[in-house]
Amino acid sequence: MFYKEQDNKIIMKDVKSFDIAQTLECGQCFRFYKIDTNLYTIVANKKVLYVKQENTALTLYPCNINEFESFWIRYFDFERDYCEIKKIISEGDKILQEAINFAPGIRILNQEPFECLISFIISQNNRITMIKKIIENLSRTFGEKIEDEYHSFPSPEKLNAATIDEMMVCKTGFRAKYIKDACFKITNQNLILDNLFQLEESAAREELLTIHGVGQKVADCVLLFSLQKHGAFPTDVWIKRVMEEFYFQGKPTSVKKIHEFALNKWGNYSGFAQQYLFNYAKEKEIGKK
DNA sequence: ATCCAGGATCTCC
DNA sequence: GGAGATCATGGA
Repeated sequence: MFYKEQDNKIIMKDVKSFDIAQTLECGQCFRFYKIDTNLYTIVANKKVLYVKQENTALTLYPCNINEFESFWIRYFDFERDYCEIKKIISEGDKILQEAINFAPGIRILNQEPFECLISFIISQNNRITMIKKIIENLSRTFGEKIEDEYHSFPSPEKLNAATIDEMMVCKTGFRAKYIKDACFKITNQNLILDNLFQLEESAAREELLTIHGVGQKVADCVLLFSLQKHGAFPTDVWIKRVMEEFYFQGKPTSVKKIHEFALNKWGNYSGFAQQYLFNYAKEKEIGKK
């Protein structure tokens, strides 16, 4: 991988194991907009970033070298060797090999913890298109205007000050009270999401589970997609289906058993395996009735 | 119209 | 400690 700054753009060459479309559209994040084939905008870090991809070349703009090195390089997980990870988790596993070949350009993003937490609270019993709409509504209502029609994700304080009814207008539904509790604990009860980064995975999970409306699946998404706890294995309906179909002879299996199996098989790389499998299962509708 | 969605909680046994 | 109903909302 090579990069340089030119005219307030970051030019990257020879970027391995990365596809902007696959990475954004695999269900791990929600604040992106498809402008054209292989041209996307992303809202994060209170900024709008354009990402254009041509094979292994990327152009990120507007962006200077400082913004790139202090935020985006970590956001996209550019410094991690995914060739090595894919090799490790798929060795002797035809299923995972196929899932990886289906979308080899997926990387696990390092999103901002608060936005990630609220996003996956919203995700429960919901569809991805609807999740995106609700997050957009919250950002337009409680975030700050950045440029054009782009808005930043609201701060915990701003969202905490909102009433349940104001959140319901954004179509949060029954999840409004869950969002409220998360914001309250963060704003008033010294729950500091950034501190979870230093904790062990299990300790960080325990903290997240204290929030009313955060269960194991949502907690695991936050751990994996924003806190670099790669042993987390978020198990939703799709992962349950694909795991039962391919690793449990099509038999109904408890989430507990699935977690044990994943941890034993993939250890601290479980989260990566999970994302390739999730994307594969959803796109191919594995096990759907 | 009925079912379901990157689930969590509450109730009941 | 596990099964079942319930929760808003809208698209299929």
